[in-house]
Amino acid sequence: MASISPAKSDRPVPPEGSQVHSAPYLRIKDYLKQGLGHGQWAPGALMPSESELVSRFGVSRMTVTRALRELQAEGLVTRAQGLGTYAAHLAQVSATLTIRDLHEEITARGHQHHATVHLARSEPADAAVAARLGLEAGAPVFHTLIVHHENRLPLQCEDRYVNPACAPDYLGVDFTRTTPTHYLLEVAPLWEAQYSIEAGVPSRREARLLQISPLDPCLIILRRTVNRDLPITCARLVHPGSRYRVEGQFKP
Amino acid sequence: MASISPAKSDRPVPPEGSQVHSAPYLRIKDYLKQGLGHGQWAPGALMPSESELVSRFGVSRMTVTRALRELQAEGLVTRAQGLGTYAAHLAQVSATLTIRDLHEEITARGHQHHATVHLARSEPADAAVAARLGLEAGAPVFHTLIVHHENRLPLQCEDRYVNPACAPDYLGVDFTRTTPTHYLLEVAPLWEAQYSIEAGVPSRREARLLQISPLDPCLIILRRTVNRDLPITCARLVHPGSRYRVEGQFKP
DNA sequence: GAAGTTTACTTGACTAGACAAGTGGTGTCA
DNA sequence: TGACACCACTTGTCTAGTCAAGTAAACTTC
Repeated sequence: MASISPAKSDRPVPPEGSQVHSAPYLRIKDYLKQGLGHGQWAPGALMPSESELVSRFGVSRMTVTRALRELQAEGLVTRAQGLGTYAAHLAQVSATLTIRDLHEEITARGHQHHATVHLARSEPADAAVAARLGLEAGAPVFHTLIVHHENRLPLQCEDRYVNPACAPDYLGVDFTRTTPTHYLLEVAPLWEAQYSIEAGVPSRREARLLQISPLDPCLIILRRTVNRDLPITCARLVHPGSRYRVEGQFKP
Repeated sequence: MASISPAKSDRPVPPEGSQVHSAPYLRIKDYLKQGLGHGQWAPGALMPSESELVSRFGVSRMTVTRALRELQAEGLVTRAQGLGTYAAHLAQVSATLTIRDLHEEITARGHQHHATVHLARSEPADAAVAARLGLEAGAPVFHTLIVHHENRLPLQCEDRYVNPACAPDYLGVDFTRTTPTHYLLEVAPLWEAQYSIEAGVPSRREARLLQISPLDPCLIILRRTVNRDLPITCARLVHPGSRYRVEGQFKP
């Protein structure tokens, strides 16, 4: 009762034989994850309460809370005040795919990236572009058309419109050195993006720039980026189907 | 110094005029998020230390720590022991795309889903399939070929191989009622998946089942699912490019 | 000047409590 | 029987401290 330093009396003694070195909150997470993996708690089943885990692991409640909160953030459990912690229905978990900046992706493979700029100008927005950028038809927008190469082979045709209000100096950037994505991230740091990935055929100009036939299937990514309700840019990224794929992994 | 109830003395007094109702850790997160959005801290810049935030918001350090840890989990900041908290380089942030279970996706649109089973049998694995499932060539594997329809229009051709050790009753499932994904989630609850999305043309059989031309571009998803180092299933999902797209959004 | 030591500051992890609020069962009273 | 109060249990959030470990700059010593 008189001890001022509460943590020192029993900490140096390793409790039992498993995972002595890792932090207690990680041991608790591992324990629960293993139980979920082995089917100890079926989806929807009630899992141990915080106080049960406190007494089982001999830690304070904050430590147990942290482990459970992280499992909740990872989507493995759901929690409800007054009820308890339940094993999540994993069927509702949606898988995630990662899309990286193309320049990084190519250099990470140890290959050489270079870009050719085929268009970089200000032009009046037509109706479709104006609607997607939240401008009026005829208002000036920046328009770039850039082809990205990996080891001299065309890999992506990037047709992009940019809202001048968000990046007034956009046309002054040397896009053979910086990708538009990278520059826009510096100018407008925090954004949301909507993606759509589909298969289709390239336009005639895109086919010519990518050195493929107009009948070759292409992976087409449409991306629209918004910064606090202000649209920044919309882009159409066309990749030859034979040379590019999007890869990712999902880890619950 | 003599107070036993430390939290009660000043809590009921709302501190200042903004967001009085929300929890302190959320107010701190909002403050930092807004600063990041407004460019107050450029990518890589040093952000306020925990003790600075403690004195600025008048809360305890655990509260500040929680806010910062969640921002770190969201990828908005990076933290280093001994150094401090830094605004993240968002160029390194990878966007995430969600892929949902097809049955859910269709019914969520209010449309009707039905599936036709064209193949469901056990067969000896050829070399390629055996390698992907971690089996020996010639070992028996389950093979299903299912076409999923949205409002009677073929939307996906699902060619799937399943490791019998993981789901011995797989062939007994009625796949006109349950999707393989949904069933496998119940049998093997915790897994990792690797995805690859590409554009290509269908095989002749796939074109016939999807009622499209063999030259029509298709969105092809290859998926391999692993449960604790034990491969469960690998699937090839072929979608007509004109009828299907993968959508998602990225929100930092 | 080079090498080691000290010190200040940072994050990482934890403790032992506290109060609030939501849920569901039990007991009481009209 | 029905309405209501009460209680046990759960998660949600917070406090005020602790020790540990990593970094970098200042300081001391040779």
